Amino acid sequence: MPTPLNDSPCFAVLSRRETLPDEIARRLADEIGAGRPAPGGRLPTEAALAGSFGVSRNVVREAIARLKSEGLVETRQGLGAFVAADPSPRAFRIEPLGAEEDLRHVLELRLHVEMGAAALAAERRTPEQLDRLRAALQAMARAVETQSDGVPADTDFHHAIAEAANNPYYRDFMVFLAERMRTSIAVARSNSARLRWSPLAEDEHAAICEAIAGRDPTAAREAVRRHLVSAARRLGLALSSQPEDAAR
Amino acid sequence: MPTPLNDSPCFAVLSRRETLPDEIARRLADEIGAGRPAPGGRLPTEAALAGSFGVSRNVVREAIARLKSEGLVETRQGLGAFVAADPSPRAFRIEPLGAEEDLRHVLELRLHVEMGAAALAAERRTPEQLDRLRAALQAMARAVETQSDGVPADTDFHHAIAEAANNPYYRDFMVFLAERMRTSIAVARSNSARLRWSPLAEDEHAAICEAIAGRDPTAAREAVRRHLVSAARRLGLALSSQPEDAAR
DNA sequence: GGATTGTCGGTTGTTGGACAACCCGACATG
DNA sequence: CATGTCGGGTTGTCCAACAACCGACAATCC
Repeated sequence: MPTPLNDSPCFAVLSRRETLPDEIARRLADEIGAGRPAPGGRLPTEAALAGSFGVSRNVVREAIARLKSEGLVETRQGLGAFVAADPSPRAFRIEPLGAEEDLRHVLELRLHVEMGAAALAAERRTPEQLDRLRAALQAMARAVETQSDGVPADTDFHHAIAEAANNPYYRDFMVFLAERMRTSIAVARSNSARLRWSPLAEDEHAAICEAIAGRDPTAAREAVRRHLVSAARRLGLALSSQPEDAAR
Repeated sequence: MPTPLNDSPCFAVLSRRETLPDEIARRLADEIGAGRPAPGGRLPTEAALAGSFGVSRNVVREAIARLKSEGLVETRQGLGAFVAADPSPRAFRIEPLGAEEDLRHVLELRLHVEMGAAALAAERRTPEQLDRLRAALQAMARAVETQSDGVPADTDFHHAIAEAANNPYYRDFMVFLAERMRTSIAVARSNSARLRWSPLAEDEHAAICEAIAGRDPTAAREAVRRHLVSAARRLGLALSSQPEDAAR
């Protein structure tokens, strides 16, 4: 681990200067968001933008390419670059989570999504999907026995739920959220969670599996809720989620 | 409004040839996904890639820039381009929806997300947020009276719910999904939905508002479910969603 | 010897110029 | 009127060069 020269704390580590195409893409996106060139309207030519920004055409091209890949603009060779008819972003981004506040919010979103997925899985699972769920459950049990790493089996369990919901978007979004959180947690407390991998989750997982096996959506929702809330607590995060029947 | 020449329906609109940086970015992403350069490992230099692909360095740079913005690779000047320590995508993408199948799946995801948001809003809304919700409700009523366009007020209503959940990620994702669906629907049946804007939704919206006002998460969930299911039916989409108490 | 500093090769960041591919409108031609 | 041709303008691609930066090694100094 290279120690950043923090010996003399009066010199703050200077953050990487924003790269040129980054800045230009950002400013163009701001303009478009403000509706400056109306949707469908044409942007200035690359040469004009380059001149106006005082940079080379390649830089402008890189910026436009990024906007293009985000679906904000479309270019047609020989004609120009146009603001997309519907300049709504094609992607939902989650930047690396820093504050615990953010982590808690994302976890909350994930909680609800996984609850929904489990309910769908309980309704629509095929026998094969149930088999995969049970296989992941057994793999986790083995991991606890042999003191080995249980994380792969755990993620496989969650993926199996996502798969059993039989909705590709649901599945992709669950995988995305899980992945995004996994990395943030791994960065925050490096591997400490993996060490004290707790067999407490065993019962929670089993309850989810049973509810899905028994085709009981409500029970599946509640089982996932309990599982993720205690998982969060094991990570030191307090999630304010009431059982759904509390209001009755 | 340029009418896309659909006079002769036998000629399908031919899609734009995949651009060079697109293809290279895709192939690089595939390689990385297969773990070819291990996470943290270095990619070949831009010059080498340019030579190997038989293209210019600019094209390779554009491709790498895209991967960089997706969080798959990181570049450091003077050092090279590296596969990100965790090459998980930073963004969840939804391409323009073509098949009705896709639209139904996305709508299902949105249904569950909005149900969760409504439940959260019922628990956590502030008085100001409730005011905004009621204002949107009244705006919709006015729109029905004056036969004017009710869509802006409707989206504002949904945004108000998203805001009242008091979770920025939840809010952003809801807005993203709504926006994404709106465009797809607009493309599919151009503005026909806007014309027969139905005052039937009035009661459904009011029910949601009341549940959130009364701090009843369960009722809020159910009200949103009813609203989105009938909204889908009005669009000709059959959504298989049971009331959550059905299993009891 | 050990620490600091200068130098060098390699890589990305940026620039400028050039040409090809393409679109559109205007014009000529029959 | 239909068609072909041309020219201007724009994006797509290529090339060559320099600047900024990094790592490693040699040179220097104590």
